[in-house]
Amino acid sequence: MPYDPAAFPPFAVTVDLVVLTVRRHALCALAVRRGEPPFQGRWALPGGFVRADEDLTAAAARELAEETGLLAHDPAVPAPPNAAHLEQLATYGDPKRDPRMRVVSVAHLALAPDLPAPRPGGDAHSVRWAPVESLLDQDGTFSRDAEQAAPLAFDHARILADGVERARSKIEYSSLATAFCPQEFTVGELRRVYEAVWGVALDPRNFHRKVTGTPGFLVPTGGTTTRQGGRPAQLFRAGGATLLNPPMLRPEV
Amino acid sequence: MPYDPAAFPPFAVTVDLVVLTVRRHALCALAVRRGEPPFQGRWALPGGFVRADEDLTAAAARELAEETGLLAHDPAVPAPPNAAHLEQLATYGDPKRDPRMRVVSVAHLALAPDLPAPRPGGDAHSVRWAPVESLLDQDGTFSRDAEQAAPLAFDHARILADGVERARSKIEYSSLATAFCPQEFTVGELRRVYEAVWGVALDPRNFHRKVTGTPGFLVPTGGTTTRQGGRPAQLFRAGGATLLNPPMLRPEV
DNA sequence: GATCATAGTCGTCTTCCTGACGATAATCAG
DNA sequence: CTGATTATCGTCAGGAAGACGACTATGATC
Repeated sequence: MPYDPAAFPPFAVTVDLVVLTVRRHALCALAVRRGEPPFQGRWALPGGFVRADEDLTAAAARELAEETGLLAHDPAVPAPPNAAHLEQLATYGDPKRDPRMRVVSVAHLALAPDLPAPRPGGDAHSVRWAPVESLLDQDGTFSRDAEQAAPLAFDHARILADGVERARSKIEYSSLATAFCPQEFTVGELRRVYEAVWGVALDPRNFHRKVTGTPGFLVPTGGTTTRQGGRPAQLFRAGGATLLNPPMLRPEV
Repeated sequence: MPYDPAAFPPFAVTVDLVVLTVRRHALCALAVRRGEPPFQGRWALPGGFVRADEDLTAAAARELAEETGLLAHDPAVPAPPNAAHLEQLATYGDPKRDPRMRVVSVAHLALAPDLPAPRPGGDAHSVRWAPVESLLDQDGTFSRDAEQAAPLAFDHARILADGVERARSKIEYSSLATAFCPQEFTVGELRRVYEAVWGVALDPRNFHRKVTGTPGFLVPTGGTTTRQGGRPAQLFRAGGATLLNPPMLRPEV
């Protein structure tokens, strides 16, 4: 297939981020308010152009740091305090997805522990954590928030839905749920992550048996905490294992 | 983050295809020989530029049809005779991956039944099915074929490896293995697909129990065949189910 | 300080699924 | 007819998960 290498159609390439965290028992995503057309005033996923000499992953990590102060986490090294899991999600390139020009967006998925507050790269009104149901809900059924009723800009609702689905399925067969937890956490805290991401209630006893019985998933630190109330709970760190075999079973609805 | 919409760096966007099939008990991928620099004479994955007003999936389907005559299969409708499964794999955008210019490649994965022969869009010397081990093998250990010893062009070895890994894991928890089979197939033929993709031997009795006992996986057509020799085997079509629950377990190692 | 609510942790029992493997059935090649 | 080959059914033991009872160790409240 002969071609003229100089005759390719030019595209803009962006990265968009689905940044998920668990706050107050709810799965939340980072959203930014658009300050300019198109979709001015609407909420969108954070993102931006890939620079001329920048790798896709590097661009996603840069955007993540700019929006949240989080560092992308290289799975090979022990997690630094402010680390988030970052992975490529999918690429969206419908010719009409951006009315201005032809834009191909390489979406990335980031999973972060609960942060004190979104560190505003700009003003605090333009960045927020929002429960994913309210962002995906087109009718405002879940949202009393008038300015939230509008759907996300561009095709970001679809991207967010894909990211949430990826996270939901990936915590089944990997230890990725620990990415939502602080460095040290209890079995109960990890269980509340699963419950929030899946939107189900899990039996605390069976969950405890499962996670403590899976080799390499959790390593005890020796400490205990009562920050959740009740009897003191053991503290754990994420073990080296990344794949859960057999997987954690998601209850069928 | 204000920006000038006209000031984005221009990228070339391509689609590359990992087309897999099972031939003679081996997992094979479609490879094309490059006719021009860079990597002239080396084998590469089929692919090409995305057109100015073309969706990514449409571009992948077009390339697939050009190289193989296969149609991309919409899972919503019953499979036409010449259908292949097509899905997005991942996107590769290292700034140095193409020495000529900045190219972002959206790789797709296609799974096809065994075809009579690669329909040459060009001459037969430039397209072929090759066992994935020989394509991924950098040292020529598996390949006596001198012209095969060179690794794949660009980062295509990495892309192929990712595609193979996706296929290997996806047939665990989905009914996708049927995409490697003709419209009607026997349990034994399906088992040989699993064995070829995973590179393991499976117990025929347990496999038979598993696949026939999973609702929606297989529907009997009523016919039988002896094309594999031995006792006549029932013919099946792929059922509507896409997710296997519980999954097919891949033997460790 | 006793009581209670709250969370964590350990056990038991039943059910289901899998892996290992014996046995039988139906074809084809000689 | 005999043996090779593939398909299919059955049995049994071991492991994992769901359901749930019981007990433990805190802080909060009276």
